[in-house]
Amino acid sequence: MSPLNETAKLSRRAEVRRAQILDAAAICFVEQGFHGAGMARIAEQAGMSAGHIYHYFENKDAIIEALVDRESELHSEKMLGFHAIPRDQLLQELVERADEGVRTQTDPFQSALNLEIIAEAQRNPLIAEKLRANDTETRLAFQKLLGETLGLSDVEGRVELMFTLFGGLPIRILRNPDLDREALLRYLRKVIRAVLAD
Amino acid sequence: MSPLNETAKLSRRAEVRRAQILDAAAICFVEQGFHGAGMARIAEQAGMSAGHIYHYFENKDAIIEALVDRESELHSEKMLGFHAIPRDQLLQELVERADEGVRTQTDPFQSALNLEIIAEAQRNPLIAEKLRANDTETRLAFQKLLGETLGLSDVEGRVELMFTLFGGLPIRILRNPDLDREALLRYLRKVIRAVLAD
DNA sequence: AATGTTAGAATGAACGTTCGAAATAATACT
DNA sequence: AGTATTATTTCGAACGTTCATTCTAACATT
Repeated sequence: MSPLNETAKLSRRAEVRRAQILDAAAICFVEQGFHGAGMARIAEQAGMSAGHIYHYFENKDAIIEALVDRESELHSEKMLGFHAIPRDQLLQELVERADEGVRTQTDPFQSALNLEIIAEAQRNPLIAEKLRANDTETRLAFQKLLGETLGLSDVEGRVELMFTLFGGLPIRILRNPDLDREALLRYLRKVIRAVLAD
Repeated sequence: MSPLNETAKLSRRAEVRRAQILDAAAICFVEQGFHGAGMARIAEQAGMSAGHIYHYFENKDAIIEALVDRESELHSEKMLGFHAIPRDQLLQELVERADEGVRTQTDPFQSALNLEIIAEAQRNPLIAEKLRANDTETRLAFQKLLGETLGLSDVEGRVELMFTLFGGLPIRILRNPDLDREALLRYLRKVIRAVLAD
C-alpha cells in the first residue's frame, strides 16, 4: 500500500464519520434547535459517545459550521445547474421547475433545517457570513443568467424578488401548514413570467 | 379610593412592569436569541432583579408567549386596517403601501425579532399555534378583502403568494444586508398588480 | 402595623467539554 | 505464522460552568 492510499483511506473513514455526525446533528437541530440539542443526544443519534465527537469536530459550533457549508454547497449546485439550459428553453424551464422549488422549500425537514440555520445566523457572525457569501454567489450567478441568457436589464431587482419569494416559503409553511401548494403555484408561475418578461 | 380604582391602578402598574419586561426581553432575544439570553441579562435590561421577573411571568416561556401575543396583535391591527379603504382606492393603496411593508419587514430590529419568534415556533408548539392562529385570522381577512372588495376569485393562491413575499423579507435582508430596496420595490409593485389583477 | 414589592444569594439541574483508560486495529519482530 | 509492541479509535465518567428558578429577608407604601 502506498502512503497516499493509506491517507486516502483514513481520510475517507474520517469523512464518513463526519458525515454521520452531520446527519445526526441535522436531525437533532430540526427536532430541538441548535441550542436545545445536547451533544449527548447528537452522539446517541450518530451511534457514538459524546466525547468521541470531539475527535472530528473542535466543538459544537464547528458542527453547525460544517452543516451550513454542506447545505450551501448543495444550494450552489442547484442554482448553478440552470446555466446548462439553452436560452430558448430557459424561461419555460424556470416556470416549470417552480413546483420543484416549492416542494423543496416546503419540505418539512428541509425548511425546518433552513430556518434553524437562519436563526443561528442571527447571533453567530461566522454563520451569517457563510450565508451571505452563498447568497452573493448564487445571486450574481442568477443575475448573470437573466442578463446574459435572457437579455434582461435591471436584473438586481428581479433576482431579489425571486429570491425573496422562494426564500420565504419555509416561513410560509410554518405559519400555514395547510398551505395549498397548487393554488400558490398558479400565481407563482404568473409572477415568474411577469418578473422575467421584458 | 374605591376598590375598583385600586385594582385598576395596581393592574395598570403591573401592566407597565410587564411591558417593561417584554421590551427588555425583545432586545435581549434579538441580541442573543431566546435561549442565549439569560434571565439575569433580561432583568438587567428591564432594571430589576432576576428573581423579580417571576412575579409577573410564571417562567421564561411565558415571556416569549406574551411577546408573541403582543406582536400578533400589532400585526392583526395593521392587516385589518386595509378594510377601511374604499374599494376604488384599494388596489392603488396596496401598491403604494408596498414600500411601507418592505421598510417594516426589513427593519433590523423587527425582522430579527420576527425570525427569533419563527425559530422558537419550530420547537415550541404553543408558539407555533399562536403564529398559525394569527396567520389564519389575517389570511382570511385578506382573502375577504380581495374577494368582496376587489371582486377577485381564487383568492387563496393570491393571498398565499403575497404573504410568502412579505413574510420572506426578514430572511432576505439577513442573507443580503445590502439589499437594494428600491430595485426590489419596482418588481414588488409589478407583482402586486399582476397578482391582484383579474 | 400590614401588605405589597424588591433584591440577591442559594439550589439543583443541564450542558459542553476534557481526560484517562479500555478496546481494537496496525505494525514490527522473532 | 505467531507474538509483542505501538497506534488509533472509542467510551463514559468527571469537571466546571451556566442558567432558570426558588427562597428568605429587607424595603417601601398605605
